[in-house]
Amino acid sequence: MATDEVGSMQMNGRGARRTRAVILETALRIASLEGIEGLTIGELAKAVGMSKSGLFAHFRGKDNLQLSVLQMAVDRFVDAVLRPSFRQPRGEPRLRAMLKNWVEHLNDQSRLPGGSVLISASIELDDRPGVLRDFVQKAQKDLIRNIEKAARIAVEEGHFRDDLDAELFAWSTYSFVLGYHHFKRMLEDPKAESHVRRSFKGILEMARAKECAARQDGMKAKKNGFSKTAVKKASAKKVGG
Amino acid sequence: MATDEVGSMQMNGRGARRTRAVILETALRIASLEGIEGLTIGELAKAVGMSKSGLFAHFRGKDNLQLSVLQMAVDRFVDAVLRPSFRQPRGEPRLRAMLKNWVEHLNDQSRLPGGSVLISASIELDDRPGVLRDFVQKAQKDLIRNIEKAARIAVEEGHFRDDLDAELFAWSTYSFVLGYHHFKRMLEDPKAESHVRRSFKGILEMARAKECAARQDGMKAKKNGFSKTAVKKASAKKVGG
DNA sequence: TTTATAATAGCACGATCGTTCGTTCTATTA
DNA sequence: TAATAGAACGAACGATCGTGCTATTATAAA
Repeated sequence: MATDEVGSMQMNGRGARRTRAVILETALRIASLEGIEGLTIGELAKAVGMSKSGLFAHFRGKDNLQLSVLQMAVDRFVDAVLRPSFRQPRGEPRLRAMLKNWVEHLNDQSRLPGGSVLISASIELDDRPGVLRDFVQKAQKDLIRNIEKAARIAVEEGHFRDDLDAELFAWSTYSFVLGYHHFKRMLEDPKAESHVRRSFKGILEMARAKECAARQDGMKAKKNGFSKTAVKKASAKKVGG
Repeated sequence: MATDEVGSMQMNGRGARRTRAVILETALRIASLEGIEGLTIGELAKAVGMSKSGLFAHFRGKDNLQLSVLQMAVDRFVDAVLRPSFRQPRGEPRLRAMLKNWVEHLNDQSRLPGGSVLISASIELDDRPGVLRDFVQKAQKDLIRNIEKAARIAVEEGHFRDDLDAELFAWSTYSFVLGYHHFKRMLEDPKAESHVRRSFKGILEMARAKECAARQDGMKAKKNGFSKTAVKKASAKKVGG
């Protein structure tokens, strides 16, 4: 496949770090397509243009390679989704930014041609105890706690109702993300993005409402995200907008 | 490592079908744990107590074995979730039965020790074109269309509001199922089942409401599934009620 | 009891897996 | 210029993968 990414040129000193970065970059792309367990040293070496053994020397074993790839996936996620959102005002704006960045991150075909490595790793590893599973589990728990915290801040700020169950809010949010990933990739549903945006809109309204989502917003009930007539508007409007 | 499921006893004629059934039973269990791609003929043969080649002869190739396993998973799902629900009255009761059966089916550890084969297969196969992917995709689309149809019937029967977007309803439902699967298995969240039941309750109320879910039901807003104070009641009440 | 057939076992194949080893090449340092 | 350390290579290891071929066994039909 794509040979000569490193080529035959020799590297030394700081060049080793560069090589490692190139390897991980390619590894992340392959893991996105084949899964973290489907990532193979031979295939990776071929894709990166070096020998198996030369590549292997950069990591002390396959576990280490996989762990490095997962760590890179987490870093990418934090950089693309979480960090930018923390530059937004506390509360609902920050939460909306997170959701917006999240969808856009999942849409980034150039970096994740085969979908999120962390989501697929979750399913591959959920029955395989070990370092990898622990890592992914911790990463996901941290993420969910981030959503929860953002929701709680939105309550503090008065954006959300004060009896909001932040845990359930985070749970629903993450479920919708999984749904988006699944409907888009496996089911190839062209409406997937519209659906996830409308779902986000729905739980945001629900969280905002003191009594009734539709009324609080001055909207009619049929616009609360579950009606057919709201489709046109919803698909045009961005979640984070 | 459970040897001697077939043992050394020889089988004949109709016994062959029986052997095939035993093989598939074991294969389904392994595929639940290791994934449909992680299912290996050698491991399966050992688990079932026969030789690789002897087992192999029952299927003309690994594709065929995998396909048979997936077909069995679909049949099981239909038997456990869909078929019983069609014995319920049209509309919302039938829909509630589907959701209830679905959760209970996912909880069936004896049959699915490693979670749903179809869900994990979705992620394994979403980038691997071929017969297997086509099969899983079709199975899932059929299922989702079943939910949609049940929702539309509930509209016809007057249980749900007439402007309900059945597609989005089915989308949300399936997303919550994925969320449940994920939170329960990977994140080991003890509240996963409570969350999925409350989420189902929420979208059912949303779908039922003509104007505002909380009002229509004569309930206060803080009981619409997103408030902390509703937790105790919700966890005690079953989805299918 | 003999015969035909279906079911299983035994064995070996080519490929690929992760991993190890010794070697070569290069750049830096003494 | 000589010595050293780092990076990559090629070859090979034992295992296991899916898959054929052939022989053996057990059952069903004669």
